[in-house]
Amino acid sequence: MTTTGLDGFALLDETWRAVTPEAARRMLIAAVQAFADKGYHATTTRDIASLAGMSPAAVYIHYRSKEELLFNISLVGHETSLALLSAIEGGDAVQRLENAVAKFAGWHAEFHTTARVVQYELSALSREHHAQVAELRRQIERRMRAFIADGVEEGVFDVPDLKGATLAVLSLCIDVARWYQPGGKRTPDEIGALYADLVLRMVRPAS
Amino acid sequence: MTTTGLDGFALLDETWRAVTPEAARRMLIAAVQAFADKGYHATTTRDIASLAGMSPAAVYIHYRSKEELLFNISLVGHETSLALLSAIEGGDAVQRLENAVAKFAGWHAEFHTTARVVQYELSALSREHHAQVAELRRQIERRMRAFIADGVEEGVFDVPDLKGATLAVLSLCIDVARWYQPGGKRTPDEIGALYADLVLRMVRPAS
DNA sequence: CTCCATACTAAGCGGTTGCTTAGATCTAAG
DNA sequence: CTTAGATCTAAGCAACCGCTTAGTATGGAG
Repeated sequence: MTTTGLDGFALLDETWRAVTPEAARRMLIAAVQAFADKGYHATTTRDIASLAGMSPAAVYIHYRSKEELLFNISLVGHETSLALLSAIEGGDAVQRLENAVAKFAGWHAEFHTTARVVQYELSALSREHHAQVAELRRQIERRMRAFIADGVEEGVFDVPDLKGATLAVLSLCIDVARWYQPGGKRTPDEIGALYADLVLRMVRPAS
Repeated sequence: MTTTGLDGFALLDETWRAVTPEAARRMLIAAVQAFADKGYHATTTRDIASLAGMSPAAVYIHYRSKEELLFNISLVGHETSLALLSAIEGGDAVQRLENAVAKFAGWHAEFHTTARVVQYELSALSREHHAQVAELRRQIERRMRAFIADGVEEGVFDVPDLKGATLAVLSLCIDVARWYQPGGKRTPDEIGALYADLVLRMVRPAS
């Protein structure tokens, strides 16, 4: 999961590899960095353009508006984190939940730049774009709830309030994007492991 | 804790009761609502003034700048939530942690409008103001860590990573401000109770 | 009554915003 | 070489930003 030895830009480039042409990708990466750093509304199209090394007008060659840049980031970001959960299979319910929390929390640390935009700029999206992203968020919630429900059915988890526990687990992982700092003491993998342990403690039976 | 039967404005009014004169308080409350709703940078001083029922220039009678409005909100918000934790005493370590999580999470639900500004607009503060608020945040972290450490010393909690657990508990409570909606299924008190239960499960010994 | 501090508004200033236009430059096909 | 299409820049537009200025209303002290 963790791609050590790569700087922030290389990590972002990894996420947005599929975006072409290259200038459009550079623009997206610049937008992610700027939005994550100062917030969507505090970022100007001139900020983005100059970060991408181009003129302000070049933004509008590849994107209809500043909001469309945000939508692209939000969409790909949600799809990526959903794919992470969807890829988890095999093992028992304990291993699957452990895996899910470790990957999901780890992603919010390693790709905290993207994750911050994804999680904290939802309200800046247009009505239609927001609805599209909201559907992805419901799918993410459904996946995580299923991982917990599986263990309850198997009798290895004790969870009095399934929806409440799902909410708390997702919330815990998502909030990593808020406080995580690359220079900190914990690596994304360590955060994933810590959180997986804490969540398993939360759902384990009493004795 | 929960003050049922009061609308959003009355709740805000309760928090900012000490601010005088009345026009300055109305301005602060308008700012909290606008900042929470659209974010600091997307809110204009004209928005705030018109929400308070006054002219744009009236803002500057009572506050030096838009940032000073934010600082006032952030400072009082942090002081309020710190006071919540500081007021907890008596009982055993289990009860104190249960109480602390219930109150702290509950506050982030009930006063989610204020809490959102407090938690998500830190980067909009000036250097000096940010430093002042950061000190309060360190005190909050210290308080919560002490509640957990007490139980470890008494032998009623099993926590392999004290700092990691503290981080997770605070993070869990704080993130309530992001997802909480007044019309939702759970009341602030119910969220507090749910979260207190989940946290106690997280720190209980394996037995 | 006068005097004066306080609280407010109408108008607007300089600067910045998202975005557009007109035109330059490049590449590749005919 | 010519042409067409795509990609970029320089310049700038209308709207809006945080904040200021000049002036008005109010109410209490002397």
